[in-house]
Order: sequence, then structure tokens, then C-alpha cells
Amino acid sequence: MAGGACSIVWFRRDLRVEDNPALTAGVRAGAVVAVFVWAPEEEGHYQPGRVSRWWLKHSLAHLDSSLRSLGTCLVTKRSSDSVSSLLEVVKSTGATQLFFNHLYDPISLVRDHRAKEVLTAHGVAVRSFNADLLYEPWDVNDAQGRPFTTFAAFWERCLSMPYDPEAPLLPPKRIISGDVTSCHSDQLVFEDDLEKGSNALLARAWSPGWSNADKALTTFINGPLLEYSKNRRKADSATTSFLSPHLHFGEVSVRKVFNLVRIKQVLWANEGNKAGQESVNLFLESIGLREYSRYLSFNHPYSHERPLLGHLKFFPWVVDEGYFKAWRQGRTGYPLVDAGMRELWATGWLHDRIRVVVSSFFVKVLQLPWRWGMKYFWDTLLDADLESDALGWQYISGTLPDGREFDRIDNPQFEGYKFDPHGEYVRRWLPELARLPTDWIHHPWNAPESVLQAAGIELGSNYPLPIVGIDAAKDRLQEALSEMWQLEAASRAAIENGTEEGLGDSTEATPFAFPQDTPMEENVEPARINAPATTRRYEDQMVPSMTSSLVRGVHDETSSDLRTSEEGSRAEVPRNVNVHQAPQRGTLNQGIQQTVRNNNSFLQFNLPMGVRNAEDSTDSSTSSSRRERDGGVVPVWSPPASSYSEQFIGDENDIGTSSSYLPRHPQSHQILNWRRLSQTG
DNA sequence: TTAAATTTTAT
DNA sequence: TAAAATTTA
Repeated sequence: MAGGACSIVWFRRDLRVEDNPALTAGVRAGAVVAVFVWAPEEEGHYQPGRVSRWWLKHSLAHLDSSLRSLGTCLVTKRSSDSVSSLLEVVKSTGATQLFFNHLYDPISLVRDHRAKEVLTAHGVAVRSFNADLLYEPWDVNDAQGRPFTTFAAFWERCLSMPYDPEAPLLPPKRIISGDVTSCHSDQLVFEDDLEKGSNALLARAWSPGWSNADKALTTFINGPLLEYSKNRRKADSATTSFLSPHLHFGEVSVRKVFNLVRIKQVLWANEGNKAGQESVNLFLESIGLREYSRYLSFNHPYSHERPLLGHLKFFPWVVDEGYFKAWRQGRTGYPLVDAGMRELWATGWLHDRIRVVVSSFFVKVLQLPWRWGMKYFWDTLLDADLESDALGWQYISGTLPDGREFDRIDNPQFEGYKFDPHGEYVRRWLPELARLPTDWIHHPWNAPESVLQAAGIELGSNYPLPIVGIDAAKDRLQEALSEMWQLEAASRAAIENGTEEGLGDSTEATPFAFPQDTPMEENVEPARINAPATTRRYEDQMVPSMTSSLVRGVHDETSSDLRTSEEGSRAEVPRNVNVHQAPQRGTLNQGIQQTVRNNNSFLQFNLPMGVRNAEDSTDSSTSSSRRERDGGVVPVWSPPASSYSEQFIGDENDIGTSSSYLPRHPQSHQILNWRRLSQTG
């Protein structure tokens, strides 16, 4: 059918043939050209990490083979600009229509809007659909027609909408292929040789691809779902749904999940099965949180990089590379935290409870900027998902109206006995503690010397002492909070005086520019962990990247990382950490003021801050390891902090004071338009 | 039955 | 940590 009218179905994070409205529309319209564009640079700061790319690679292969059995194939394009690649495909295939499904992260919102404009201008009819959510964000509003700002109210509304979510669509029986003879596919490269080695293990635990996702769903619903409420609290329980990576890439549709779970719900309600009903409600709630993450991202497109509660932008985070590194390596001295971080490192997976534990420790005990932690999760999690992770970290950080209280500190020791009462999880991931009795497993620092000796543990040598004491952390948190309120009051006064008036609106340039990212730091680490009976290697473990001018420091730092079971590791244990001495606070606040005054300087701001921190901390007691081993050049991961949101520091995008940023800010008209655009599907 | 003690769980 | 839910005397 040479050059005959056909439509492009643009696949993104909807890698399935079942319940895929864009695909269905394409099939109905006639011949189809299925396209996937790989343009990671477009994602700026948040390019998929190694394990995420591994997943994508297999998911795409799976989709391609499904499409082939239906009569067409997946055209793949390597690109630095999705929209121009689509245009190319239009030209080479003579397509007259474009169909795609909605995404709600800020970058996609803008990119998809542009795609629509540009292709329409070229005479292509564009339609887009909801395939990712039960209800579109703009359809869920309170009685005044305003978006919700708390999860409970949002979810209650979702569950009582006047109409049900759309029923899932069946896969097409057959697809008529558009003419792709003059539209060549690029070979997409998702992993290098080094990464291949590390990824080899992933296939043992996971099967990407939409029909595997479907199997996982069925297995879960017919099995573990019943006990979901009972089992979901154990650190290493295998009773979660394990659907999150499938859902992230849209291999399974939430609407299908919802429908199948609902059927069970009715069944168990009729049987009077209380445990089952509770399980269903809890599981649906976790689906609801995923919905809410998209909802927040849509209504507050900066939620992945700035607190939704405005006063939190004045919180003086501790900018300390040493702490950050100890956390990443699982060497904080708190066994549950460390076990979690080692598991994440090794497998790309973490139970939800443990995610809460490690991130809460990160924010409340170490008081590191939550976006660093979020970025590390992004780089390492198999199910890394910008919207969900932003919601999670904001919740933990207390920067949401209904998040945890900000001044609450969870004690990892108690949480350890709660989520891992027998210490099995800790022993699995921290072999150095394997012989410690359960009584001490979550607080080895209290164990009698004789017990430690018998277990072969020398605190400060082969396992660290706590990097920060909980009591010290509490004091420090209080201080930081009062500093935050002072700064907030000062800023408010300044604004009332008119000193900073209008600054927030003055920066229209590069609305979605992020600081340059450089390739991820590599850890070349032979670490032994007696996890699933294998010796694992930790090559090419991703950690947050750093600003380009500091790249030279990379190998200096990483080559000495985390030799868990080697003598050589000892120097790396963060030690000499004086609990009573407050570490250096970052100079974020000054930085922010700077940025505001000299708006659009975020790139400049970024570098100096990193360098300053590195130099400042040379003498700090928290950074001895750096001085010893890293040759003075400290790789600094550039916090996304300064990228964008601070340009709008003067605005009132507080979720507390106004429910939506959008209507009051003309410079964000792309997104206003997008609201309209979104309804065309 | 009520009130106190306890356990549970946070988006 | 603190509010809510549940158990106990």
C-alpha cells in the first residue's frame, strides 16, 4: 500500500497491545505505523538509569514481537528530538494521522504539546488518549471545581465518581501495516558491555513485556492479593504485587488492574471475607497513590524538584557528600537502613516499607536534600518513576499538606524490629552482621563487647558506628526548623516591602532547561553479599551524576568504594563523626537569594555551590574519608534544586495557599494549553 | 460498660 | 510521633 494514508501510533510508556487506546484508534483508522522514539537527552536530568534501560530494552523487544505477530512491527528511532523524528516518519510513510497516549510528567507535557502543534501544522491529524489513569487529572475536582490537595479526599472522590473508569479494550486481532519500506529503524542501544554484566542477574527475577505483566497481574490477583493487608509489612515478604515496573512502562493498564481487583472485591464482599476486603482496599489505595502522583505532577509540574509546601524551601538542608555517600553505600551504622541500601544497589528493588525507612532516614536523620535521594532512587530503581518518586519523597520529607510531620524522626532500630523482627533481612544483606544475635541485630552499637567479638564484628572497622545519633539528629532538626521559620518570615517581610516584587515572573527563558548532566559515576566494586547464593559484582552501579567540570574526580572517589568484606574497606567507614558537632549546612538559602537576584543564573550557581561545599568540608569532621582517598577533587552531584523552580521563587505555588500554580502564571501557558490539548482524545 | 492500656499505621 | 483503632481489666 505504497504511501497510502496511514496513521502513526507513537508508543511511549504504554508498551502494550491490550487496552491501548492509541493503538486501537490507529487500527480502526486503517494502516498503522508503530513508532518508538528513544530520546533520553530530552529527559534532561532524569534520563533512565541502568536497570530502567534494561527493562525498556526487553519490553520493546517484547512489544515488537507482539506487533509482528499481529501484522506489523515496531519502528525505532534514536533521536535528540522526538518531534522531528515523528516528522521524519510522517514524511517517509505518508502518514496522515498521529495517535498517542497521555503522559503527565512535566517534560512530556511540554513535549507532547509541541508534537501536537508541529504535526498539526504539517497537516497531520493528531489525537491523544488516556491510557495511564482511571480518570484524567482534570476530571477529578472538589465541589468548587478545584483540584484536591490531599490524597484521602482525592481518592475518595475517585472511588465515587459518577461514572466508572473506562472498561479495558481488547488487543487488536490484526494490524494492517503501513508502508515502512522507506522508514528505517535505528538500532537502539540501552546498555554497554559493562552494564550487560550487571544486568545479567535481573532476568532471573523479572520478565519485562506486556504479556508477562499480564501474567504477573493474574498471579497476584489469584494469590497474594488475599493476604496483601497481612503481609505487606515485612521487609522481605514476596507478597507485594511486583507490578510497579510493568505499570511504569505501561505494560499493563491500571484500568485492567482496577477492573480485575474490583471483581475480587465484589466476590469477597459477598462471601463476607473481611481480610480479603481489607486487602483489596489497601491494594487499590496503592493504585490510587499512583494516580495521585500523576495528578500532582499535572497540577504542580514542579513537584519533582520543589516542595509543595512553600516554607520548606527555606529549610537549611545539610549538604554533605560524606553522608550522602555513606547512605548510598549502606554504611550508616543503622542495619535496617544499610541492608535496604545494599539491596537497592544489588537488585534495583526495594520493598515499599524499606523505601520509607531509608528515605526517611535520609531526610530526617541525615537532613540531606530530598532531591538528592530522589535522584539516586531514580538512577537505581527498576521501577523508577518520576511522579511516584516525587510523591514519595515529598511525603517523607513533610513537604506535602498531608505528608508526615516534618519534625518526626523515625528510629531505624525500632523500625528494624517492626519490619524485620528476626533480623533475617539484615543478615541477608549485611553479611558482616550475619552472626549477631537477633537481640542486637538492629542496634549493634549497644551490644556487649563479648557479643560483638563472638560475632566477629569490630564497630568502626568492619561495620560502622552510627553516622549520626538519633538524639543529635532531633536537636539538629529543631535548630534547622527554627532557622527555616526565620528565613521564611524574613522573606515574607521582604516581599511585603516590595523588595523582591515580580522577580518570580521575570524568567521566561528556558522554562524546562535543567542543568547539564554528565554520565553517571561508576563504582567498580567487587563486593560480596551472600544474597541468593551468588557472588555479585557491583560494577557500574549508578549514582547521581555530577557537574561536568568535576568529572575528573569520579574515579578517584569510586574506585575505593564499598569493599564490604575486604580489609581494605575499613578506611571507607565514615568515622570520626562527632555526633555533637553539627555538620555544615548548605548555603542553599544564599544560593536561592542569588538566583533570584540574578535570575537565570542557575547553571553558574550550581557549580560554585558544589565546589564550595567540597572545599568547606575538607576540614569538617564528617569528611575525613574524602580527604584521605579522593585526592582533593570531590565529585559533586548537582542538586536539581537550582535548575528551574528557584527561578520562580517569588511565586506562590504553595499547595497550601493556592491549589494550582497554573491559572495565575501566564508564563506557563504551555501547560494551560495542554489542559485543552488533553481533552481532545 | 467504661476507661485505660496497647497496638497499629500513617501518602 | 501522635491519632486512631483495638484489646484488656
